[in-house]
Amino acid sequence: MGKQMTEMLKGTLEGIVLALLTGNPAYGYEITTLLRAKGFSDIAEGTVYALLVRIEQKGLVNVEKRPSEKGPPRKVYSLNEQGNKELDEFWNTWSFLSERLEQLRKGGK
Amino acid sequence: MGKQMTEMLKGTLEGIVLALLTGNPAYGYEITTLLRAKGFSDIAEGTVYALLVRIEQKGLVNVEKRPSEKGPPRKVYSLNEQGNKELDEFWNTWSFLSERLEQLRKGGK
DNA sequence: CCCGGTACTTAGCGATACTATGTATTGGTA
DNA sequence: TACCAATACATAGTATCGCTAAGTACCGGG
Repeated sequence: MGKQMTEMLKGTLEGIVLALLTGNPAYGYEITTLLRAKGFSDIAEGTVYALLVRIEQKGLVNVEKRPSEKGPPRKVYSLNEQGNKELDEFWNTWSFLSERLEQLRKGGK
Repeated sequence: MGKQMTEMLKGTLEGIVLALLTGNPAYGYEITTLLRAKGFSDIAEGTVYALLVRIEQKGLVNVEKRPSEKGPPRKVYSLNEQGNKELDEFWNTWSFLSERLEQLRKGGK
């Protein structure tokens, strides 16, 4: 991943993960592979796990432990009401930024 | 500015400033007020100046000192070739991220 | 003579993604 | 049996970046 992308992911990666979780409970390893499949090919595993710890501590998700057939038990995260609210705010912030940038790209001085 | 916006600006603010400078040399104070006029109402002055120091040290801009009628001399920044290259990469990175996020927003699981 | 506007600088802080490494479990295979 | 890859999670340390806060410097008007 380029350094630019690393910096640009700050703030957005959390939103991306929250968006992935809407109506789609998932566990860490799963989320990591999902992100990679979606083109974020170099997201570090550790980054995802740390992020999950954060959003859990912020109370944005509910966690459930489930046994796995192929390894240690999974921690399945599902978005709760507060998480949905945070996601809404995320999209608002994103829209704002996105609109300004598109204007800039079109040379909107 | 919300905390989300603060995080989301990381990486993009530099691109925004580079974009503002294309064909439009400007000095720090001017850039700050420009940003505020464009909706980034709470960008801290210190943030802009620190960013300008950074892009100068990275060699993305040329600097020229010009006297001002109303205060200390201005440092006028203009994009050089390397700055243009960086800006191009910025738009690439931005496009990538933007596209993935729009897909996510539309429920593109 | 001070105060507001102009203009720039910088030390310290908080948040976030990355690096690197480690632990634990299961199944396949040499 | 011994080993290894894949699965699954955890975390200490680092770098970067925007923000806070405070300061310096110059000018004109009330």
